[in-house]
Amino acid sequence: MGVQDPRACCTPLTRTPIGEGEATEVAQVLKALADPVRLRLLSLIGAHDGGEACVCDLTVGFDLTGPTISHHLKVLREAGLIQAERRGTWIYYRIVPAALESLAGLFAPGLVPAGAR
Amino acid sequence: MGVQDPRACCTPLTRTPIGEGEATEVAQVLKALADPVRLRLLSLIGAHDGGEACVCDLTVGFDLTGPTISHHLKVLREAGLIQAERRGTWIYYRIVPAALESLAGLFAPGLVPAGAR
DNA sequence: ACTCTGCTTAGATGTATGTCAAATTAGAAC
DNA sequence: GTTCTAATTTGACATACATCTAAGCAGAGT
Repeated sequence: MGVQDPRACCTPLTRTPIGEGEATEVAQVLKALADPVRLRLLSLIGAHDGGEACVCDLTVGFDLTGPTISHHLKVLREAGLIQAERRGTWIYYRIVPAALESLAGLFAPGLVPAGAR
Repeated sequence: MGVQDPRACCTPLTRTPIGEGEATEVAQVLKALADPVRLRLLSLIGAHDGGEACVCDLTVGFDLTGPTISHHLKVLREAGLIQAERRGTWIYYRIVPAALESLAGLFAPGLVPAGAR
């Protein structure tokens, strides 16, 4: 056989797949989203008037302690999905729209090739 | 205070947030995606000619053993993101386009309210 | 200054997950 | 049937993660 031995099973690449670095970055954001509680929190924040909610709005409706909710909010915040702002006694959270939009754009044209759609 | 005591901090809901059941389902799919190796595998499969790739196409390029790749493929398969088909000696994987499309549709109109965009 | 409330941080614990080596199944070719 | 290769399954292990209790921090009001 020659130098380049194309195995019978293998098909050639038609596009360049996602890089290792980008995959790690995207996975980090997705990992922040991949939890039922955090999905509900994100949805709850977005469902509130003005697109923002205080923590007391978010703790009710969950069978979880305050610290656990706080932990999940921190994960979402560090992933860049939400922002926190203190106003007097209460802290308000709001969604970062750009973060979700970039995720949406990732699946439609990003991963699936035109041929497979 | 009266029967319904709207706390000063809280804002009303303008939309119904995601349900507990749906959140659990979506989180399961996202959890399958939230791994750098699995993201790269999915992208690699989609990048191959015809939108499918055999396992030997997928094991090269990773510093991982065969069983580990096999494990990740199983996770993706059980999440409904890819399909496997045996043809002779080799097993070919292909993306399930509908699964990714439903994810894309989840972020754009699903979570972020119109007011916050 | 003291206290009360809202929220976060720190530490501990049980469970889930990514990885590998070894064993197993499945088909092809002889 | 035997052997060889392709791919998965099993079992073990180390790390990561979700959750709780207890403690700490920050503003508001007295």
